[in-house]
Amino acid sequence: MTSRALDLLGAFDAEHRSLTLSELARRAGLPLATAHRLVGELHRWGALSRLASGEYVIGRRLWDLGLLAPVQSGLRQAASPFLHDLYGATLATVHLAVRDGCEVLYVDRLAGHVSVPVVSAVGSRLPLHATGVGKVLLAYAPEAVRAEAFGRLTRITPYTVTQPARLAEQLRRVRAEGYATTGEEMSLGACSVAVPVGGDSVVAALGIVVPDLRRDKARLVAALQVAARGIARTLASAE
Amino acid sequence: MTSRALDLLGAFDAEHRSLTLSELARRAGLPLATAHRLVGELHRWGALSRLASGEYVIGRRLWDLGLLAPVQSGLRQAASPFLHDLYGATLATVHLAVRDGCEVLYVDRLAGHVSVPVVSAVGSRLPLHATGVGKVLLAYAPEAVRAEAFGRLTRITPYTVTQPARLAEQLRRVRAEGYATTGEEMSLGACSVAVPVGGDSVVAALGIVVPDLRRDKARLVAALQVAARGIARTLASAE
DNA sequence: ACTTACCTTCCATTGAACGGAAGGGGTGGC
DNA sequence: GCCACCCCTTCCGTTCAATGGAAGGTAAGT
Repeated sequence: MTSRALDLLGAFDAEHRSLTLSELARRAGLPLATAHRLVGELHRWGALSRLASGEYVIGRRLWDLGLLAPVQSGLRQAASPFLHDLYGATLATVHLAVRDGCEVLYVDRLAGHVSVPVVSAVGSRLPLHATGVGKVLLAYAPEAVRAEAFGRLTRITPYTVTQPARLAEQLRRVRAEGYATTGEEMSLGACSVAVPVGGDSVVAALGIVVPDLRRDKARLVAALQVAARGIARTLASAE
Repeated sequence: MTSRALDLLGAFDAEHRSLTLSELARRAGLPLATAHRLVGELHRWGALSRLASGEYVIGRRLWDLGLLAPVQSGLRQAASPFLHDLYGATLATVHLAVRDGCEVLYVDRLAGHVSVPVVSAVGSRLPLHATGVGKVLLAYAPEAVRAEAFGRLTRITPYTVTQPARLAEQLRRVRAEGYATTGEEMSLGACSVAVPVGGDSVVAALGIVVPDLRRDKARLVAALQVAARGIARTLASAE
């Protein structure tokens, strides 16, 4: 059964980037001998590679393949130069994200030498209601998604918005004003602003994280919108 | 056989990012019915996703997995801010690459709005002898690799170095001077400079591509070396 | 209406995956 | 030094699930 091999790959996640054979077998629920053979095949093919310690990690070949996924090819390439502009203009951590079901998926991220404590990493997923890019994506998401997201407004910090009515009001303002903000709703000491990318249909969200927003929100929003428009234009002309 | 499924995944490459079922079957050398079932399994798991047109592409889940690969986690994160500094200082296309067997594997890339025509993309592979980062990696590679690489010095442009003796001499200079250069050896109109990252053992190469090198090579090399040292230091302190 | 090309489903055959068991290596406890 | 523990690797007879040829369905092109 092919799916056995996939289960083995599925045993890896952000907290378990390297696993021994027995851990793999346990996590995938496979007998050791079976895991051994399958892992061997995956290794031979290049899907897994083996550290000096004997532990297995995701291999180069899967990394390559992942880069061919559409999430990345079009959007990331188009966005890349604008993310730099944005970083240059704001010196804040810059995020490019898309919606994947009921979560924010961070597609690209650009951080300077020192940055506000930020939990996101490229490829990581966070709830939609507690981040700037998340609120943007939620504001423009289909009704079904919004309904589901409202069903699980988990509290992350004391400032996380967990009341449906209040979140709904915020989303209305996002649509009206064209940007979303958060204040320490995902992690303490971090505020964020985000704008949608794409006109009629929102394909992504662009956001920055800063320690404080009161000072020059207007300037940041303006910079974000310039970049977002640039990305949208590049995407449209590439199509 | 699990490897059948892997062959199907292997059918995707930079030129074939989306494939129909029959193309997949053909490229993987499998009977259509077999390919159909396997593709179905891969799709259900999330390794493949299906476009509106019916064609298959690499799915999000593989993209996620790829990001867990070690190439990326340590090196890219450590390098990211320095790549950025480097771009700011030179306004050239910046490359971070590692050696994968007998090829250069581009791990990160940072380009401005306009850039010299460059063939590389993140995740792409190029021969070691025709690029700046490649020459650096080759210069510090084990003897066995060098031998193999010398066996296939394919000509890419009229300026590509294809004589083993001449390349050997160049590599000697790379080791002596600490940087490598190319002049239109990979694509016309593009020159490059690159330096090694890491002290005793070279873990990566850092390079930039510019239209012309005669003007301020010294300044570029200096900027590269500052960045490379920064990356190495970050890597070491993270370990 | 005919041709072509692609996708999907079915099902009897068969050979390749399966996993229990046994062997080897390394580490730590006493 | 010896034993206990854990992890990795190899072997091999059984069996059951993958296989792929064939046939049916759909869509587009002439």
